[in-house]
Amino acid sequence: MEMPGSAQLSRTVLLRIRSVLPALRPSERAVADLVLSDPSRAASMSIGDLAEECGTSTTSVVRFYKKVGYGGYAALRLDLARETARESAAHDVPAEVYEDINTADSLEDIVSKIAFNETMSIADTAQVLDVEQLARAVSAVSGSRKTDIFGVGAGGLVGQDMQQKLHRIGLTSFSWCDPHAASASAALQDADGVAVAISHSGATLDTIDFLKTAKSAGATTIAITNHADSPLGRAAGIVLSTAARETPFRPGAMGSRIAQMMIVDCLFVGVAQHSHDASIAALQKTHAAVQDRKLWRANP
Amino acid sequence: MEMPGSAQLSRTVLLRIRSVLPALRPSERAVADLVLSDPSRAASMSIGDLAEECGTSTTSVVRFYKKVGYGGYAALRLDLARETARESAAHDVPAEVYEDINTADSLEDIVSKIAFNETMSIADTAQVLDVEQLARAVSAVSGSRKTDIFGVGAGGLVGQDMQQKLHRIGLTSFSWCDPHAASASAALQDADGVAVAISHSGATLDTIDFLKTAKSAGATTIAITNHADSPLGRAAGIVLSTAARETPFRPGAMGSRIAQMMIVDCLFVGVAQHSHDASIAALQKTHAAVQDRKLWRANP
DNA sequence: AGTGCCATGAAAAAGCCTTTCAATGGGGGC
DNA sequence: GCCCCCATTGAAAGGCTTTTTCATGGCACT
Repeated sequence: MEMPGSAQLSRTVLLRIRSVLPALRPSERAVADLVLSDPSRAASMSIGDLAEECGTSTTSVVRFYKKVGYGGYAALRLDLARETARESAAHDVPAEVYEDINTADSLEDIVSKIAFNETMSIADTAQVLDVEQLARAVSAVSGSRKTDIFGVGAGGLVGQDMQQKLHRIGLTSFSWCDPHAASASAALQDADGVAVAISHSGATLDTIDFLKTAKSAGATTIAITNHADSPLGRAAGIVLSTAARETPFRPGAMGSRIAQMMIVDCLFVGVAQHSHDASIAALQKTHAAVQDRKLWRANP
Repeated sequence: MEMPGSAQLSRTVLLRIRSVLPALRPSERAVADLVLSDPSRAASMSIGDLAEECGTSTTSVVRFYKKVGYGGYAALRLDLARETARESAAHDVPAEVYEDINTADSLEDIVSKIAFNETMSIADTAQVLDVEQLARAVSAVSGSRKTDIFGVGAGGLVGQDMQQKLHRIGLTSFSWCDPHAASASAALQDADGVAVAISHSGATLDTIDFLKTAKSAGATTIAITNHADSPLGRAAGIVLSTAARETPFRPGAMGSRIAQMMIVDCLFVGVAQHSHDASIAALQKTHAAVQDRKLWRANP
């Protein structure tokens, strides 16, 4: 586990904690819950007090912050303080938007809560996105002979979106709906190919199978997931992490899907830029082909 | 000397330090100078390091913070961290994000530009969205016997997303890819049905045909478009406008797609809330069905 | 039942913060 | 000039916090 200085981390303490939640043991999880529920207070507690309040030992608190990526308790404390100071500084955001959507909400409330949630998912994801990993993903996809993409549910749509985009700049890619077809295509991969697996949880069996099959076949593997520590994340050569804020009322996983799309957009623009001339030419062709189906010309 | 909780103090650490400057002995003064010149760094130093860097002893540092009004070194550290976080939070958004993406951009630039563009598309759309129209759309879809959805390209994916969501709460809906199939289904609509057309430009012929066909058949028609004045917008009974910021380099129409999805999310949550009990039950069933395909349980 | 692994906390070790106390040195009174 | 006093300072001891080590108990798999 890396030991980053708190400078880069400070804005993402809470996000990081959220992202490692699944990898935490129950006693560590208790610590995480308390920290997430009141980061400001947690910052002002000693490691002993924190442990006691969570009904666990200082050892578990240590294990907790190590997993989150900190080398010492002081560093975590400082970042918690910084983060909460920042949040409270942004007091122009109405408090209610943090809450979950409920039956009493008016449509106005719903709109602002959704807008807030999705906005934060994008902002947070941009924050935590590892540019190094993105760069590797960009060059892998750019040089790929064939790119297989697989995700189920909402992830499947994101996959289709990616496939559409890559197709428009002349790259060969496939977005599979059927897990068996996906794995079959993955099995035919080789060192020149890329496999992209999309899963919020990182725990979907079909998606993991797909990625592992592609890996055995020698392909470069990319995972887009909220949980870098998940089975999917661990299996992938390159991990692009989202940082979606999921609310309890989360049908369709709105935040995660938006975050995934945002990552796909970044990846795509990176790839398009990587091979700029060819991409522009291809885009112009596809654009022209679509214009024939239009009544009038929209936009500047 | 009083021992104030850091809550009241936190916003004024630096001011307080300045105000006690005259009362400080030379060695304490050295500490104060260093803290004032770089509070953020001071916050991350241990009392020993701080003393050493000032060419003095830890004792003097203790005397310093006592005079400033702190009961312990940890409290000072936290307030310094909070204070500097607040200051840096203000000037955070780099100006370049407004610009278009170009070949000279680094991946970091691309990520922030995309994040900014998508964030603004959501915020603007939330602003522009006519809640009155949304309310009409919600009740139309809630009471619909069958909902036909059609969009091409990126709009098609948004349509699929909507179909998936409605399906999960037990509503009958269809997302068509093929324009002829879409129009065929639209022709079979009646007054109890709804047709949703998704098009950024509002000028796509196939989409307009689809909506008009549904209208003739008596269905309630909803358009999701960036241009309420477009042929599609004028043809529709209910218009939900997006406010996407399209950049010139706009392959895949990233902003418009995000904005469309955001509208679909609002519409969906509105519909789900409208028939809350039934929706929750349906969602729980679909959620349970999906859990079987997971290795481990992510998140709360 | 036996075996091995994992999660956990107790306790030792290390480190950091706080307090005590003695040394230093400068100034004023004798 | 000499001595005393006191302000200032840091060394070191003491105490508390953090970190590491290691033993225990439970659980799953044989």
